[in-house]
Amino acid sequence: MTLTPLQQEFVLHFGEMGSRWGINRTVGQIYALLFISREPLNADQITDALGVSRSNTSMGLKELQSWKLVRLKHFQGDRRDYFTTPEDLWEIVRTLIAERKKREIDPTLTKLRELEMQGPAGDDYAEARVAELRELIELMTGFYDDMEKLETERLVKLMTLGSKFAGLIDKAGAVMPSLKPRSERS
Amino acid sequence: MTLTPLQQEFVLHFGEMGSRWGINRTVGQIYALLFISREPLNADQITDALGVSRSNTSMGLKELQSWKLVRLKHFQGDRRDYFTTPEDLWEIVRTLIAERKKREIDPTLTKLRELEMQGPAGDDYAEARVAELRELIELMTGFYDDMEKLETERLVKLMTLGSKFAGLIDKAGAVMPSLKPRSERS
DNA sequence: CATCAACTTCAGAAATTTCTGAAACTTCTG
DNA sequence: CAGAAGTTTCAGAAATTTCTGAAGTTGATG
Repeated sequence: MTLTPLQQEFVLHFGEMGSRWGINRTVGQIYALLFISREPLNADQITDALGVSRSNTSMGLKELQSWKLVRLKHFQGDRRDYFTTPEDLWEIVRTLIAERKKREIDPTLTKLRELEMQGPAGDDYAEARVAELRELIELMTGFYDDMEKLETERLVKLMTLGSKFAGLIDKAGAVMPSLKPRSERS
Repeated sequence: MTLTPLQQEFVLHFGEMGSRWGINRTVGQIYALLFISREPLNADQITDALGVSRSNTSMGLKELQSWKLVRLKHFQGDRRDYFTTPEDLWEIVRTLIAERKKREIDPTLTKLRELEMQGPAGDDYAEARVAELRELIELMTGFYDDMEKLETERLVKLMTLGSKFAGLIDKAGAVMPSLKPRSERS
């Protein structure tokens, strides 16, 4: 299996970006390859197209499955596993955000709550900052949970409108007091 | 300089999370330490508090400066550099998102546009996916640019309201056609 | 202008992550 | 149930990243 120049370049780019995205090169390449392939691919095809070892492909696919970023498919009379990415990009974005939240944010939120539980620690400033950070994360993840629930169509509309609805915001709801900018606090 | 148990645990957690956030342990620890310290700290204080080498601290601070996550401060009659994080958490969030966008998204957007420039590559599906991905990223970064412009107070209001304003969305503006879910296309 | 304090750079050591080939496991087939 | 096909696991090799101590740079001071 030979890749077209477009495919080749796309795959290599995702490989290079991998480290910035918190995945390794092979994982990035596998994902990129599946993303631009119309048909599902099996592990041998991937191994061949990327020029990596079969075991590396296996581990990469395992990692992508743990991220829920690839989908398993089977064909009649063929017992090999075939892999694809979802057609719908929005589904991919949702998965990506959910998984990143789970890995990059949730553990910290848990830790911050733990630290607050431990009670007064003789350092007012540190305690206040921990609380402030926890509140911020809670506000943001709460907002994310709300957005998550919107159907894609509304989400796209919202994004297309951008800040045009900013005027509407002022018309309803109260501000969470502790998160106002310091300068505006009473 | 000895850390309180709260400070210690907070710092170690940020160190551990560092790798998931795309920074190294020391950088995570330095940031955490500055974050919960009321007063600015100099490199020697940081070195001492974290138990790392002076040169490691220097490189970590340099990295944090490249992220624009720390602020330099000087005191009368003391020529050492002191560092702090901004008081305002929202400012930190904005910086973080802007820098992550710059490092994790912009290079890919550039690459996708390049690939499209290169013209027909004899693989319709791959080309379509590249275009679709570019459109999605443009929509999302465009939305981000809009949100970026909102004052913090409105942003907080928006987040607090969550999806409550979803009903308002439908009342204005057209949907960007190519980004509707596949199932809804004409 | 020699010295000192503060900071940075850098080559190599240490640690960590990624990748490979071989072996092991699992499931299907005749 | 023996063998084949497909996949996973894993110990160690290779590559990469992080960290350190020593040397280097900068600029202020007496």
